[in-house]
Amino acid sequence: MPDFHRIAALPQLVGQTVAVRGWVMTTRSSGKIAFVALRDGTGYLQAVLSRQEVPDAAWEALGKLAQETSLEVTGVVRADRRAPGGVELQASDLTIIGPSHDFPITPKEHGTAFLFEHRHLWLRSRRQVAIARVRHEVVQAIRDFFYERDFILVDTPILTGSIGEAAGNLFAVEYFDLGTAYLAQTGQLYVEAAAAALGKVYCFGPTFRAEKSKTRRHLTEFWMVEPEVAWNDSNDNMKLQEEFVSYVVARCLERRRPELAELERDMRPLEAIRPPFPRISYTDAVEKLGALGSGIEWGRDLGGDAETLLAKQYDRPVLVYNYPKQVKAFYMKENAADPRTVLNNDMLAPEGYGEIIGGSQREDDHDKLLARIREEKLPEDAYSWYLDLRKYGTFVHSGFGLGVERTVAWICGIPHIREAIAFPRTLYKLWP
RNA sequence: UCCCCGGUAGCUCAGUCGGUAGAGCGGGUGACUGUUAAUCACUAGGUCGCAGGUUCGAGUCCUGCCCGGGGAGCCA
Repeated sequence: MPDFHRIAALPQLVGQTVAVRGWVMTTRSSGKIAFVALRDGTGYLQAVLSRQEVPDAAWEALGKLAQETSLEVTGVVRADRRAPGGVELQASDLTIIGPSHDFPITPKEHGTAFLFEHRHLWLRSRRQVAIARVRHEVVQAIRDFFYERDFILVDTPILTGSIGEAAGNLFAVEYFDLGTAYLAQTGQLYVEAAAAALGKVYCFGPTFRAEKSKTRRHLTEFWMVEPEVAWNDSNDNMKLQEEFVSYVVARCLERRRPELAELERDMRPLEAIRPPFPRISYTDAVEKLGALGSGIEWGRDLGGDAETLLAKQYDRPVLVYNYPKQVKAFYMKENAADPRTVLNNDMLAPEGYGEIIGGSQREDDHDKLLARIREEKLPEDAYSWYLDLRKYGTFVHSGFGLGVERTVAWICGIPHIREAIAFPRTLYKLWP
């Protein structure tokens, strides 16, 4: 029995007899010679069967190889210029493990609605495999970045009683005798508490928004990483963001070039992603957008079109800082130099991918924070623990949240955020 | 919640002026010893989203509904 190997290992095994297990992508036959294209998750391989060199049973099995049949092929690894990938398997035997019939996703075009109805099977396609691998790299790079900088991971609750930013748009669930609980839309308030314990912390997990958003940039369930740093002001915060995003992009370029190539991602724009990133204040951005012909009046949040237009002016992500207080969350620190604004920033990805980061310095003055909670008519009791952080040794601190799927979509150059997660949850998608 | 677009074979779509339902791919059968989404021949496959209306006659025109997509708002 030859040893079983993954396809990715075969270039190092030229001349050896090996067994490979995988799934059929396509078959081609010319009567007495046949080609089976298969995949195993690590790579793609062409097996070559010659009528006179395989047992009758293997040749008969060939006729039953529909798309996505699982099988084991044994044979000699051979370098051949004609083979996709440089090596192929000259088969000596072939065994069907699990038959397959009428696989719904054929090697032709499909619409996105159909593909998402078959998401559990669509994951097997080359493109989706490449995206999954890039996402994995992004997630690993995020963890490594913070580990290398001595951040401590703090897992924040998904079920919460108090609410995050604004009321509404939360998923509610029954919680025993304690009434209604909500699925977290941010871990930020909790990492603020943890920052006073551990200094540099982050949380990384799923987050939930019950917004009825139907756009290519929105999911109801998505992954977000939220660092929070004691003694960082807003400028420190922006510096951390540009180093962080540059690190993640560089890692993908370093380790996932084959996947990005598979996705036909133009990697040149990604090569330009290194600190420092351009910075522009909200007020200057409004002026600039006016000059560019997009009439945004001061005091209103930047819309999607305005964000895209602004981001197009730069070859790397742009940091837009100090937004008007009234369009931002209650916990953001008032800007002493211009109290109409707060010390926050968004990061807009290039190439029209929009906001990938939202961050701010937090209001550390107890009375000002309480006043803002009252202004927003938030339930004061629910925030008493949050106010405690300002009562017992308040401290300057800042943090941000980065949306994983938006970041993956940008790095992969894919048009739709829904392809950036294995099983997307949207307004109309709870299945599969 | 609002605006725009769509729904015809398993999939992607065409269907003219209202006049017998079409193509490619996929499936099936067969041919072929180096294919790269192989090629070639033959073949099966339809509740035209649902309901009603106009008409001699509706995939096509009208009304209502259902489902989906994109965008706005909101955000990562």
